Amino acid sequence: MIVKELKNFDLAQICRSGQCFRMTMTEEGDFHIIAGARKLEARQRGEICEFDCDEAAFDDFWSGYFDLETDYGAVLGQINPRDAYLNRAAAFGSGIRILRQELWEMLVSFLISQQNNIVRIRRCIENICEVYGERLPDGRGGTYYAFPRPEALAGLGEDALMACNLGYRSKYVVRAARNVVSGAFDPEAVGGMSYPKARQELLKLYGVGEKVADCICLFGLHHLQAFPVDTHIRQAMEAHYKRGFPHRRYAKVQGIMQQYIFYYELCHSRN
DNA sequence: GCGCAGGTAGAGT
DNA sequence: ACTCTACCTGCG
Repeated sequence: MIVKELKNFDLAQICRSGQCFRMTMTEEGDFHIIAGARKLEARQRGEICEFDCDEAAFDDFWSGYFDLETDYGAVLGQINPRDAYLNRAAAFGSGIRILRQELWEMLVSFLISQQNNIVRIRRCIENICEVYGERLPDGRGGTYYAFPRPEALAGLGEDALMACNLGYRSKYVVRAARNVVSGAFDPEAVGGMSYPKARQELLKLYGVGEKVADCICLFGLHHLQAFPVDTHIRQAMEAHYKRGFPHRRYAKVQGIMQQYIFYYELCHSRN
């Protein structure tokens, strides 16, 4: 087990921010995170965080996954003191991190996310994992399912994933898998591209529009310049940034600001 | 019963 | 270039 004291890091906020659909919180306050084929359990009291893994796994993977090497304090300090709304949002979600998730997994996840609610997105993803993902032991007698590899989905009929409740998004996911397997979309190559180039490649995919492309760039490629505009963000922009969001001021970290705003709009009114 | 949920493709002006 | 609409599904 690894114990760390972490600033600007809050597992509950990360969990609720809806960037990882395979992160859950138990009633006892334990977090379960599945990333690709890896699983981690973690918990947090104040700034003290416990991660149930060895040092090698933490240093090699989870530390980067949680974006611990990025200084979020510096990002928060960059916020315009005169922007009361953004300060409120950032204070509310100051423990959010932009997770470094896998491109393929984000591609599928955000294809499924469109015109869908978070509860059902999670269920859809668990469904495809249980049917098409590898079943793995969790090391303590239980099992979990890895995220399906493209090869497991590429041979399916376009409507096959309707059985996993994806609805009309089934064909988007199957076609994406085929494009990866055929090499028409190469995650490795796209991973090496600039934000505009990667975005352009993503937009070629059936079912990927601007919003989904930006979510994939932000969560799957860690392009912090990506600023996904969905219904919540659009509403916030109309209410608080009638003259446009100050992208120039937050150049290269707009995506983090987007998450503060998104999380604030999604969660602050609850409770 | 009906509108909506982290939108997008395709058809129509 | 823009606007309009259909689209799976389940929850309030």
